[in-house]
Amino acid sequence: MAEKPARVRIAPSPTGDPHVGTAYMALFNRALADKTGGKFILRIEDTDRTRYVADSEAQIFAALRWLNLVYDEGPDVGGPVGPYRQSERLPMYKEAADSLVKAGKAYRCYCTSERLEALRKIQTAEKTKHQGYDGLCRSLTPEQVAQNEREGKPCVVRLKMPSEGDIVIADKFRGTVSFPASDQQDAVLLKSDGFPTYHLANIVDDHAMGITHVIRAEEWISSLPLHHELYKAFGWEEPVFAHMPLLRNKDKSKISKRKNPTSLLWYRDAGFLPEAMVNFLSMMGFSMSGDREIFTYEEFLTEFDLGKVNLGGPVFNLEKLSWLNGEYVRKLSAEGLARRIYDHVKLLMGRERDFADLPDEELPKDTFLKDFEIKRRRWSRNLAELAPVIMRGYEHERDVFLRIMPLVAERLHTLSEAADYVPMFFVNEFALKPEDFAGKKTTPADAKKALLAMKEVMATIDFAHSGAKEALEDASRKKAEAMGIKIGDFFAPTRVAITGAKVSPPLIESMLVLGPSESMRRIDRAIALL
RNA sequence: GGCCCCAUCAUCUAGCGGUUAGGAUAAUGCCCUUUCAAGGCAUGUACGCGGGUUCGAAUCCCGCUGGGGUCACCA
Repeated sequence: MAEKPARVRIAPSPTGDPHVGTAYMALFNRALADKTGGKFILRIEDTDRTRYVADSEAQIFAALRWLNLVYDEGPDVGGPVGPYRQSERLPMYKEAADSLVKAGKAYRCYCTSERLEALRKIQTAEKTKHQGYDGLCRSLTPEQVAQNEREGKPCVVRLKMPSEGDIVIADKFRGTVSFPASDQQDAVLLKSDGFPTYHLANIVDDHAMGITHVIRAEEWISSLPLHHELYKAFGWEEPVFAHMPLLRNKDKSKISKRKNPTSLLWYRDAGFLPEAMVNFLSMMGFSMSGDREIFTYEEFLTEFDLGKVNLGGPVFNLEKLSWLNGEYVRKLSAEGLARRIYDHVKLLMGRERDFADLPDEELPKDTFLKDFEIKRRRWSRNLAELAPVIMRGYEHERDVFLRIMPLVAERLHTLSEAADYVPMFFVNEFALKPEDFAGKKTTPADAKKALLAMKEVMATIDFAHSGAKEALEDASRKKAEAMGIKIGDFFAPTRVAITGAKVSPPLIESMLVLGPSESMRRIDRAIALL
C-alpha cells in the first residue's frame, strides 16, 4: 500500500465507559497511519453537555494506552492542530456556521421543539413521503429574521440540503453509496445553546486537522449525504470515507451493553491481555494469509490493507477471545506471566465490592456469558481480597511464584482465573469442613485413611532429590494399589488438604513447591479435622 | 415503514470462474491423565432462494428473501 502518509483519527465522545468499538476503530485507524507512515489522532467529541461523563475522557486515554493503540496527537499529548477537545474549539464552529449562513448555504431556524415534535408526529401518523424538518424557516425573509433576532428568539442553524437528484458519495469499501436527495432534511449544524452538532464539528475539525481518511463505523453511513454536502458548502476537499462493519451481539444486532460486555474496563478487569484483545479485534473483519490467527500487531501491519476488510458484521465472540487469551498467556515466559498476574492482582486489590454477585435478572441471558460473568466475579473477589498475600508472594517469594507459573499457565484463559491456582501457595489457612474431603463415593473417614497413608508415603521420599516427583508418584500408586483404592481417590483428600480445593494445580508438583514440612503441616491439619 | 448497507459451517473466516469448499473457536467422540486444564487424533456442520451470463459458478449480473444500520437542537 504505497500511499501518502494518512492522517486519521478516532473521535469518541466521553459519555461513559471506553467502548470496545472505539478500540476496534482505533486499531484500524492506527494501522492505516502506521502502514502509510502517517499520524493517528484522538479527538474528543464532547459537544453534548447533557451526556457528558466527567472521568470518561481519562478512561479513554487509559484504555487506548492499555491496548497500546497510542495516538500521535490528542488532548493529553498535544499536537500541531489542537486543541483536540471540541469543547475548546467552540468559536471555530460558530464562525464556520456563520460563514455558511452568510454565503446563503445555511440559515437560521427559529422553530420551537414543540413545533418540530408536532411535525414529526403528523409525519409518522400520515407516513408522508418526506420525513424530517419541512424547511419552514428556509424561506424566512430578511425582515422576519431581523425581527426574530430583535426578539431574541432562540435559533439553530440548518444546512440547506439539495432536494433533487441523488447524492452520490465514494466509500472505500463499497465503491459508491447513493441517496435520493429528496429524503434528506435540512440538518441542524449549530444548536440553540451555541454548541455545534456532531456533524458540523466533525467536518470542521477533520478539515482543520488535515484528516485524509475517515475510517469509522457503518452506523455513520446514513449521515454521509449531510457530511458530503457540508464539505461542498465549505468548498473543502473531502477525505476518503471507509465505513467499517459494526461489531455485533450474538443475535447480530449492534454490539450493546445489555447483550455483551462492551466496556474496555471490563476486559481489563477480567484479565484479558491487551495484545490478545488487539489480535482478536484484528480478526473482526480481517484475516491473515495462511489461516494465521495468532499474530502480533506488527505482523498484522505487514498484511493490513483496507481492501481486504470483510464487510459482514462480525459477532463478537467472547468464547473465542477467551481461547485466544489463553494462547497468549501460554506464550508468556514465567517471569512475564508472573508480572502480569502481579499487576492484575494489584489492579483488583481492595475492589471486592465492584465484583459482588449480581442478581439473576442483571446477569446476561446467554449461558456462556452468564457463566463467565458469575465466575469472573468470584475470581475477581478472591483476588481483590487476597491481593496483599499474593503480592507479598511475588515480592518476597519470587522463586516460588516463578516455579508455579508453568503449572498455572496452562490452566488459564484470563489472568483472573489465577484465583483458582495461585493463592494456595501463599495462603496457609483454609476454612475446611470434614465434608469437603468426601468424594462422590468416598467418606471423610476414607479420606482420613488416605491421608494417613500419604503421610507414610511422604516419609519415604526425599523432597530435595531431583527424582522426587517420580518417586512420590510411584510410591503413591503402590500405596493406593496396596489399599485397593483408585489412585484418584488416594490423591483427592490430599489435594483438598494441600490446596484447599478439589480443583487445583497438579498435586505432586504443588507439594514439591510447598516443601515437605508445609505439605506435612497441611496434611496434619486435615487429619486433625477429620 | 422510508432510505442505506450486508450475505460461505452455530461463530470468526479462506476462497476472488474449474477445490473432495480449507482453517480456527465452539460441539461430540477417542487418546493422554492424580483434579482442572492444556495437548493429540477423529467426526458432524456452510456457499439463503430464484433467475440469468458461461463449456463451467460460492465466485460475475438481476430479483427475492433474510439480517443489520439509520431516520434528534445524541454522538
